[in-house]
Amino acid sequence: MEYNFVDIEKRWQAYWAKHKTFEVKTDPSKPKYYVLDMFPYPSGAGLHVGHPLGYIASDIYSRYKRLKGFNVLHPMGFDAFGLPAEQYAIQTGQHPAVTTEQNIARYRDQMERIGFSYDWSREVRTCDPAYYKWTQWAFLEMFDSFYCNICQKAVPISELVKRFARNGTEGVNAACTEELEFTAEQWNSFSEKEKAEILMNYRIAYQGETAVNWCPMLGTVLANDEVKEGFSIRGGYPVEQKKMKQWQLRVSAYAERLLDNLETLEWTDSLKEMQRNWIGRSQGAEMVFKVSNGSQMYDMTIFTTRADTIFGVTFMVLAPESEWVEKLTTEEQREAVDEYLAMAAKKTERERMADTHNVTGVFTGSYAINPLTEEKIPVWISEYVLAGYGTGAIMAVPAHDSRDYLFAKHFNLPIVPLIEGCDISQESFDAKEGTMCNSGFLNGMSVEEAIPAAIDYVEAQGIGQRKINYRLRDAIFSRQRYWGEPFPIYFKDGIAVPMDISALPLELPEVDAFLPTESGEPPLARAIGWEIDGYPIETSTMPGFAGSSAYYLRYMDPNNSEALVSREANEYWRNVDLYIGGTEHATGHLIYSRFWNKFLFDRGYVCEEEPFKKLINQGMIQGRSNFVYRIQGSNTFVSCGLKDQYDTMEIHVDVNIVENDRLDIEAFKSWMPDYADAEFILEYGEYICGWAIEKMSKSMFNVVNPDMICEKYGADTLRMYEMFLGPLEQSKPWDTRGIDGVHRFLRKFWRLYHERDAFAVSDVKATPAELKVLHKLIAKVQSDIESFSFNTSVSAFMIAVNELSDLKCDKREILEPLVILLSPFAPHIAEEIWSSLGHEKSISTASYPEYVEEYTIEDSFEYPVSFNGKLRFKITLPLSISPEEVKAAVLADPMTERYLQGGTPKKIIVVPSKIINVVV
RNA sequence: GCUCAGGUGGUGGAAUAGGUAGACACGCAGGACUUAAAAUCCUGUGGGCAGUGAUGCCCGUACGGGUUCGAUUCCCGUCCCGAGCACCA
Repeated sequence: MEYNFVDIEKRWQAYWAKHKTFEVKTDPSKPKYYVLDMFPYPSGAGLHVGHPLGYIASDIYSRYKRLKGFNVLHPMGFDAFGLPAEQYAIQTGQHPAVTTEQNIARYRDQMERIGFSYDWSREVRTCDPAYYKWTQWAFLEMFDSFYCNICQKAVPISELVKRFARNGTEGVNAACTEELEFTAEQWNSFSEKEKAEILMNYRIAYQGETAVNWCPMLGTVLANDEVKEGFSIRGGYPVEQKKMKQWQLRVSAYAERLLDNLETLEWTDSLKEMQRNWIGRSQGAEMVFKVSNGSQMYDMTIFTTRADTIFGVTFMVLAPESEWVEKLTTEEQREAVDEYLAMAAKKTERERMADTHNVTGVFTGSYAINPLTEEKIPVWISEYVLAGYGTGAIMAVPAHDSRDYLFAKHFNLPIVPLIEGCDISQESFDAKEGTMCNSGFLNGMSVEEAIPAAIDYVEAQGIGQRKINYRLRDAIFSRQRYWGEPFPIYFKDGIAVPMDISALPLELPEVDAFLPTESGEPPLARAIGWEIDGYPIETSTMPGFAGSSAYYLRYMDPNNSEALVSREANEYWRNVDLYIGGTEHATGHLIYSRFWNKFLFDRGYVCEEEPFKKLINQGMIQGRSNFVYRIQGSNTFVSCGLKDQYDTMEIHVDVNIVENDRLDIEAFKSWMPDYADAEFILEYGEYICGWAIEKMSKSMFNVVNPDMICEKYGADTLRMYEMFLGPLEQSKPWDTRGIDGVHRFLRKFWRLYHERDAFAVSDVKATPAELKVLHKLIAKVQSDIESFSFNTSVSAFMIAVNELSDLKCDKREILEPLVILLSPFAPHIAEEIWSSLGHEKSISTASYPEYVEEYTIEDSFEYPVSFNGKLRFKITLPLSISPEEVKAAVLADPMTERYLQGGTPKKIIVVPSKIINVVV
């Protein structure tokens, strides 16, 4: 009986679907385990072999955990809102819901062919109103909350209103956009609109004016993680800075917790490091400088991490967007400043970054007083100071900050060195080391001592205080697009009013086109009747990360119409034990999701503060491209080995018409009309193609489709080969050539259970040699799976099956546990054999075989004996023998006598079960 | 510039609380079976030197040092590739 994988795989996939084999329920009698994949955005191109890598790994782990007796939640869904479907809709007029639906169907079909053990009854789609109802609900909850810095959590805003009515801002310490101060009396006399504006300053989901990344080509704003080097990640269009009123989430309020709780997570160090950098904690002090424009005095606050360098402050610098610019520009300097600001505003983010070496700036005309030296120092404006970080103003210490140094050199400002013996003739001395000088009471201290001493002094003088600053900014939450969640907010006399929660979901309306309106309003402004009680509804929609921030919770209780997740389901499944996905979400989804979850935790809706306990980043699978070489100006192609003899052009060729780098010439001719009458210069009668490792993409003709692999080799082969390719977390190229080895292994495995045409196993007792093979494998595979080293366990299976073949093993006692071991990797063939072995139920209900150590213990060991580090001979000794006895045995061996030539060894080193080293 | 990860045969990769480097697989070469092909099986396969031969010796884990009886593994320096961040005061 041949290994007919096509038939076997189809049959078992149908069986799992029919018997709902992988549906799970909350079951307090069993321990739970939650394995989650990052759900995909269903693009029009379908899956290529790189996509399922992580899904295969998580599936192996899920199936393994089931065999180990866990109640495993392993769901899948679709991140279905997003730009590509909308861009396609703009071009074709096709509704994004339609294309999204088609793409999902294709994805689902492709995934089912690989035999994943998902509980499809729990599938979620972010674009489904029944799902996005809860995205909108969470937004309203955030709108209805503020972050209390004293209790370090989100609290209903009604609490804040009570405080204001009783004591005003007295004693309130809350995360806010702008520090406000008013009395209870004032609060009570404010109008409704004034109160609404004040509360907006505190809400966790709030609307506020801010500099945003505006992408004119996409017609929308983007979050920081959606922009790279001044271009949009989706589409690669230029992005510029623009001040706009936008919905935002006060993620910055959670900076400290997001940072501190990283310690509790089992994520890779590099991923944690990325999040740490993104959050960007820096410890320093805020200091107040007196500034004057000649007619009026102000207190200006700046942030610094180098309070110790205050005696070297020779000027101040403001960001061009700083509100101080207006106050401090004098009449004489007005024109120069306006010119500079206009120039700065015109630049895109990209240009600003490219201009790093060009020092630009302008003098405001105002002066500040250095609070320690009492010196009068000029206040400048420059692009190198960022409005969004710290206070948008800095004290410049040119001797010890390279940017200040360049600025001072360019504009001829004084530079005062503060470290003994430092050389600042060519560049600044930025290192935090050395002994202070020119610094009054700090003289003689090391920098390390001087920093806290300076801050202590400043605090004592009442001109500053310790402060921790974060780089993490609030998330811009509006997109001027159609295909996203609508905001459940309408505007009544200019006041943002939340919709009633019972009225959710607010469904996406139909529009006549998916483009912005003539006046530049988002597409939703086209919708007729987009209003509540005659008041207009918000027209922007939520960004992609909205729907993916809490999806893991919805899987726990996907059909609940009363709550995002019931308390019962949440307390059983709690959070994700193992999350597998790409590293590209390090500073986007994985930050937002943590923030979103912490918010829900604070408000008591979920029982765990962190959503993803353990996280593994699978590597990318790259493509292996093939090339042909056309002789310039002809239609003749020369084989790779001979290409240097001609003037050739390298052309990508479809990898599907190349096998083992040999071109299928007939297929090539019919591949494209241009090549129909191509001529070839062959080597050894064949056309050999060149190759390179590149990203897998259509334009390089190196895309390998998993469906094709399933057809030709089977899903089990695909699954095992993807694991065999190399370590899960590493990027590696796909090369279809190697797949034969895995396929051969599965056929060999099949033959272990079949003799001639029939299934055949014997009930004879297993021999010690056979038991040893099995139990070594149990130990190896188990420890490999636990450490996600799937590639080495595939090798271990190959070795074991080879050994059992050599032993002609046909014993049920060995073969039954063996098929259980293999089932997480190759579930279809395992089910088939399992049922042939006479089992009624799916192999997923079996128990993982117990490892028995006694079967694998060796009774003797072959020690290599080396003299002065050189290996000379081997000596076989029993295992249970003391080091002294080993030494005696070595000395007694005639070979030792030969090497020592009558002398005595200086020492003999015995490393248990490793090697014996004799030093002569 | 800063941070992180990595560099092992023709290829993908094994092996690190320091202990026989190259498991396993691909590819390649040769062989068996076959009318032939496919499939299957067997043998060889890091480099160099010596020998008719079994075999023996030397060199080898990016490069240069160090620690050690012994280093792919630990330490210092250099080079290269990848990823992330980047005027963050």
